[in-house]
Amino acid sequence: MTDSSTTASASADKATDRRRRDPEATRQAILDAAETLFVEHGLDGTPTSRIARHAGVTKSLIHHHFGSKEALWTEIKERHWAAYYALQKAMLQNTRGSAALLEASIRAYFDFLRTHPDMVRIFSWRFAEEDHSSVTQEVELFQLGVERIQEAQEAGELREDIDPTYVLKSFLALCLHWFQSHGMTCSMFPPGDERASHDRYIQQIVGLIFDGIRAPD
Amino acid sequence: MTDSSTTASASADKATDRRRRDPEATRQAILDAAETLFVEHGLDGTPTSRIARHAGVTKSLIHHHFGSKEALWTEIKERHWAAYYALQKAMLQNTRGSAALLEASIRAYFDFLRTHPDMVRIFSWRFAEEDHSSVTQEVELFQLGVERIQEAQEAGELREDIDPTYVLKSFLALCLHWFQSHGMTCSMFPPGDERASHDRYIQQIVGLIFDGIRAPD
DNA sequence: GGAGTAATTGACCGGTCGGCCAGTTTATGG
DNA sequence: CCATAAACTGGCCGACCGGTCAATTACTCC
Repeated sequence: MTDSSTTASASADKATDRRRRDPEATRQAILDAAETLFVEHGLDGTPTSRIARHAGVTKSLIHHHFGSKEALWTEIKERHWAAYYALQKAMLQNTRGSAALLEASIRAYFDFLRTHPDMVRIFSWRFAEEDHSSVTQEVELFQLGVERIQEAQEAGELREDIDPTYVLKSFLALCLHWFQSHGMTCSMFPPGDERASHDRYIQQIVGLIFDGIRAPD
Repeated sequence: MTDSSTTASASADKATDRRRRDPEATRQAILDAAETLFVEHGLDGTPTSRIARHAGVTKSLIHHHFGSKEALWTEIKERHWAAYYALQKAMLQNTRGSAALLEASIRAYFDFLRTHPDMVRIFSWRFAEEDHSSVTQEVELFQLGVERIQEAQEAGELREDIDPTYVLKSFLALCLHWFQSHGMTCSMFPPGDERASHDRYIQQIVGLIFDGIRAPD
């Protein structure tokens, strides 16, 4: 519907310097085009011919550089995941667990999702397709987080009668779900500045999780 | 990969009494087969020919009874949504808001998802495909829930400095995400009875949300 | 029991799919 | 400067896609 371009689109193909060869630029053009289309229509909903057209490249080049359609999709997913993995790992390792660290870590996750909307869409597709790839690394980060929460519990900063596993999972759910459902349910929230809306949400959620919703007696 | 059947599968086709005609049974067989396949592989990943084979029916019959592939998918989604809508609406209307009602409502949602795993998968696909259908009814239920929470706040049972909108959205996120990610992340949790695992989760989450995770000073 | 309606079939359509391949063009490096 | 490899092209393939259609079969109701 929005495919206005016939041969070369205006935005992100590798039209610059058509004569000279630049395999790396070609790779990037394909990756970018594929990401845009995969994220919007999914693996099965995106023909390679469209990716090629959108990237200003022949369909054969996709197979030349990536082998197959699915390998291309996999590479896109891994690219995003690696970025998040590096960020969170740096934050969690070589640190003592505390309530402050937990809050900072959650805010980092929320902010990462806010600034990487494609990552949110990729998560959505992974859920739908039940894609278990890179689950090993996820478990690793998860257990690192659990350890930090346990340390915070032992330090007396957090209640000890709650399984750290669930605490962590809750925060992940609250962040991810906000963005996953944002397009569908934004009509439920007062209109206004989008950024402010996100800030208000994470602020409320952090307060909610730390202190609960029950009125003090 | 798992398509063992050639013409008539063992489980859910309408093979009983092959001679006689039964349009309603045919409709059901198609709906059931389509649900199984759509939920697993999505709309684009499920050819109508496979649905027909799985239902023990000709491909043409799908178009005869449902018009198109997408109309069939839509009907499946609506069938599930209607069931949930009826349940939740009955619970929320003609009731005064209270902390107990909130907890009961959340547990009802959680239990509905637990007993309707296909519904969870449908949500996943809706997120991925950014399907905004039936969002009107969702908003209606949502606002009904918000009103009940406000009543509970006015009754002094819940903190008044938290936007009811976010409270409700949090609970929905915590329930849905648990099942959405369950297949992928169950390795993070101690093995054992599945049912017990669900019970433990909802118990912890309810406690967490109501009282927070901060240690009492 | 016959007319009319709905269920059902299988053949078929144009179009598109992912992938392949033979051949051409450019870069590289000895 | 030429051989070799890599980047790149266009055309092509068989399979399969969702959907249509005319014809056949079974129900229904008068």
